[in-house]
Amino acid sequence: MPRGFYDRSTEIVAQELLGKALLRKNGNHWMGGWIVETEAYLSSDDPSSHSHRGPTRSNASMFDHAGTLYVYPIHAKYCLNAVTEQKGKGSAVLIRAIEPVWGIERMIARRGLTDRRRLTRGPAMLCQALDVDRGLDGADLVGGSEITITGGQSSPEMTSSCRIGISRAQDLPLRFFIDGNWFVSGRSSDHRRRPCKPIRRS
DNA sequence: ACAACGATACCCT
DNA sequence: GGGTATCGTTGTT
Repeated sequence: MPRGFYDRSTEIVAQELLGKALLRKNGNHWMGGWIVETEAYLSSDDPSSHSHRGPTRSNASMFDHAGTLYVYPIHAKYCLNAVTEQKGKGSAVLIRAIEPVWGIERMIARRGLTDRRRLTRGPAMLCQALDVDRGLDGADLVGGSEITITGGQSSPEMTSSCRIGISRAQDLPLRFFIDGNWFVSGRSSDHRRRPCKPIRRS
């Protein structure tokens, strides 16, 4: 996708990434699949965003220009984001799940399991399957030679819910996924629109 | 130098 | 629905 695709409202980018192809170079071939689940992390008023306390050494790429890849470590694993909006804003879209399509055998080998549903069904699982770690942090997704996102399926049926695994700003409906897709993470009860938890008062 | 904390995933009931 | 392994980052001595 061109730079301008990412240089827009983070919530719009998160929704429009659904159905696009996430591709990772593997030798002379590409592996990857359709993006089926995303979450928006905003530049302001979003205490669960890594950018909330301003730039640091580790989140620097989140403040780079739109279309930059932001890879961060968590619980000895990695997750990947596409940076959105203008340089310096600190907003991004977390890609939480893809539907595996290309290079499935290679992904099976990297994950060490054969169940296709479990190959890339979660942000850390898809990073392991696609051989993404901090070495790719800061890469450019626009015309990227190692990892990129291209056009794909047209207007999939999308729905939203609250985000997964966070302790703050749980009321914001910033998770987007393709309705009914088998490769969306979480429980099936989360695969439906439902009210988000209210912010807990202290 | 050290302790606490996750945008997780796996295993259990 | 809950407990926890595991480790980079950050904030605190």
